[in-house]
Amino acid sequence: MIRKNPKLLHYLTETLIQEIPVDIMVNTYKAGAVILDQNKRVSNVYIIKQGVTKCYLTEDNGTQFIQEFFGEGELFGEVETLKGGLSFCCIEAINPVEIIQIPAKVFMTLLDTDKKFNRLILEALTNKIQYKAIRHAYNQSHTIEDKIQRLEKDFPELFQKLAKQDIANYLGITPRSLNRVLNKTKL
Amino acid sequence: MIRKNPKLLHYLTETLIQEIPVDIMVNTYKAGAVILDQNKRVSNVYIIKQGVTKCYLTEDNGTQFIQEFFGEGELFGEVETLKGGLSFCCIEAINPVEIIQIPAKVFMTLLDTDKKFNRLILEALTNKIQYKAIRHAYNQSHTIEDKIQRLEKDFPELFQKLAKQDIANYLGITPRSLNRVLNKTKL
DNA sequence: GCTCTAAAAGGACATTTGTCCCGGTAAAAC
DNA sequence: GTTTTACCGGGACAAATGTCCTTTTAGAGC
Repeated sequence: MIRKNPKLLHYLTETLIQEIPVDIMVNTYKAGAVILDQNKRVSNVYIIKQGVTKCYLTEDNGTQFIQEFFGEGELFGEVETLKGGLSFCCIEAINPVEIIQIPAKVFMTLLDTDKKFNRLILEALTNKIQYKAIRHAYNQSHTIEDKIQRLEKDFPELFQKLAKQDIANYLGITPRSLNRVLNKTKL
Repeated sequence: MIRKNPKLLHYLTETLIQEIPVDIMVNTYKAGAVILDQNKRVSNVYIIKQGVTKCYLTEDNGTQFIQEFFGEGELFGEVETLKGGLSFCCIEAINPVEIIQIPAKVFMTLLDTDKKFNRLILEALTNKIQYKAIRHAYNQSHTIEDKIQRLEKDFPELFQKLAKQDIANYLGITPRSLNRVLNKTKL
């Protein structure tokens, strides 16, 4: 649900930024701001220092599908930087966020020169692969009711922290269906 | 659909195997063989040299969801090796396959010592992230009909090469629904 | 050629989910 | 205080999908 990566954030703030302060900067965005848009060139890698963003993809038919919510330490822009090519999803602040920004070039150099950094990135990537695999499989083979229950268990403040529309977009359903199932469950 | 990674395969067979022939071996499996099972310890990283496998995940309710079909050059076991922990999906040969097998330890050493190899793996991982993201979003926001048409476009030999049950498991639907939509389309 | 088995096909019905739309509520504007 | 606007919830119906089950087909093995 809200993905985090404290180890990566810790390494960046405690070790890296001390050594190479140049070029690595921290930006802030207010709620609702689009930090990275779909189909744009990407020239930085970003790591969230504080706050929560949503990462979503807009389909040709207009629906938005939320891949994940990103919290502290989560990184994005790394896929585009490594593969080249345009961004394939949009990152938007849900509340005020603080973000560490590393120029693509610096990121690539770090990968080559800093073994610890390299390893942290490898682990971050494999994490994404794993949770994506598990989530997709779960999504395709369980009812909406199951999905909601699971979400609420993992993340009890769900309905306090997130808009219903966002929850629906995360589950890949309409708000109408979400409401219906919620009513059925509460009875 | 059938994922490949010719660059990685090429590097392994043309360059790497020459230099470090020890420990890296090629195995063969016949159709239907389980190469890597779910929830097992993983002590090798595998790269497909020839043939096609399916990579699927079995849910608690018994349904199988196929993540991808893997063709030449595709690797697996790398996520478990990097993260530690048990395998989260099952790899099964669809036709006779030939597979290069690298012991986990050797894989980790290569990542540290061989820059080119490291980069190829980083790219392989980001590829997986990207296609998983796009596929999940597409799956959640399009009808079965759309999904089938798209599949057939990407992979015209679909129904010749794969069992209907596998196609259904890849799409996250039942064979019944698959048939129904196929009939509707053909009329 | 015959038998056995596994895969494929599709009918009938139940359930789930989406679509469309209307009425209520609450905050903002005047 | 009244009007306006936007959001939210939910009713009614339609469409999509799953479930269960029976029949058909196609091969493999003998």
